[in-house]
Amino acid sequence: MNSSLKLSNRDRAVLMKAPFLAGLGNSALVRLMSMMTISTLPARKFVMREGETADAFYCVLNGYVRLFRLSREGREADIMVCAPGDTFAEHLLFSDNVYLCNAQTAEPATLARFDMQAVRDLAQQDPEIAKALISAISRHLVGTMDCIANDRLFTAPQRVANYILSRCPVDGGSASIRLPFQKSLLAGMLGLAPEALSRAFSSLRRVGVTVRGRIIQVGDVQALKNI
Amino acid sequence: MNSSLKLSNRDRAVLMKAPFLAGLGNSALVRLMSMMTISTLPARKFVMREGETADAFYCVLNGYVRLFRLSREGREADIMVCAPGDTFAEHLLFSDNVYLCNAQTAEPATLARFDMQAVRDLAQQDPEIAKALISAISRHLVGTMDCIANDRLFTAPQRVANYILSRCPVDGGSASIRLPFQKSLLAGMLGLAPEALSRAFSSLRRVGVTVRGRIIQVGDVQALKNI
DNA sequence: GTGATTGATTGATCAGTATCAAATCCCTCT
DNA sequence: AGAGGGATTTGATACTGATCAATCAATCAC
Repeated sequence: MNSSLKLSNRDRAVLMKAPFLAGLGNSALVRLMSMMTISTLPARKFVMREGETADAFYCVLNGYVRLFRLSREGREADIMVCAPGDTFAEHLLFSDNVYLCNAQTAEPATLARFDMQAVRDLAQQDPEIAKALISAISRHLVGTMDCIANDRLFTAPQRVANYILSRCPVDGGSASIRLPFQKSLLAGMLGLAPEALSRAFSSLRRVGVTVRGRIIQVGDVQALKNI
Repeated sequence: MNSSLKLSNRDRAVLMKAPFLAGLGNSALVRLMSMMTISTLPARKFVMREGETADAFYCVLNGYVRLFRLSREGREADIMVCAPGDTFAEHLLFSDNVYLCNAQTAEPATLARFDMQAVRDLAQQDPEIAKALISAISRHLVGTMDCIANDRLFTAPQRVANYILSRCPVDGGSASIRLPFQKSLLAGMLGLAPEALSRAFSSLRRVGVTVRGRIIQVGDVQALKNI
């Protein structure tokens, strides 16, 4: 785990566009960024573990981070996958003081680390930062509520179709997208075993979805919506 | 829908102990409560509908409210059930301006209604109120993340056992609890069809769980934990 | 290039839960 | 207390997705 204070230009751009920081004025931004640490992590590295004291939260600058819980027998259930620009664990600022799930990089990743106590203090003084926190946490809540509804309403092929549609340019007749990560990660996001994702893709062939490697081609976006 | 400004003593007590308001100082409390409306609703009454403009959020004072989404074919999926003291839709304050799910009373209920715009203004000025919002939304996020993990890790009998345990006085050898609502509501909360809940209960008989009406008796709390 | 490793697909089987229908229970109202 | 009606349970069946095993594909190291 390589830790530094330096930000690459690309990482800085992601950070500034992150929902959590995007709306902030200059002074708030400077104060937050001055207490921030950058670290570069290898794939499969744990960032936090369920039960540990929650003394920091994070913003993903590059790569993907998987949040998950473990059952007693060691089975894993993904709760959320964080993409560049996403923060995680920031909702523990004013509530629990231990992490409630594990976080692991899905691939080599760069993260910004924010000290809980420091941000807590800032948020108390600066309403702009408080508002940024509310927005970030609200966004997560919307995401998790969506996730519950999707899990409960839709079958595997439908969830996969929804995912594809969510990344498609709006109603082109046909479209082509590239998965930004491994299929096994997508499977976890959708609450599926990798085998089930694979079968879901192949069942979508009959509505014109073709998959080769990470490239997904959609013949007719509109047709996919009716699945 | 009977709407008034008066609060019964019981409802007032619930309101003051609600996580959203509990930590607040007097002036913030007065300002919030002055803009609040109380309404008494019959069972099965819609409080909000997916897609409608989100111009208020609510706090349950009495009864239970079910938040759910509909599929195109009209199937319902519960996302969250709100008990007395819970707020809902407050996370739309600084993000979306339409409701993202439906809310329906599960039985006759009393709700406090807060105007979004008014609270938004208050939250901008008063850091105490902003903090209360962060806490309330965080609490919901924790709940929904728990829900996803539970759905994905555990079978129906395990989820039912978890629910029972969550309402049991901590490690008594035996315990007896009373469901505060209909079983069909519990089924929805756990992402189950009512039949599946029923079968889950009966499969728990072999670990000493007895159900009659709304009364659930647990022979050995510890044994239930190992399911 | 060639083996070695990791990731993805496919097949076979099984467990868990939804669905539909029918019977029964429980609660409320009079 | 008794009747009525909604809620719950039970049974039979079908379906979805998990799991295990084997194969195939792609990537990496040397």
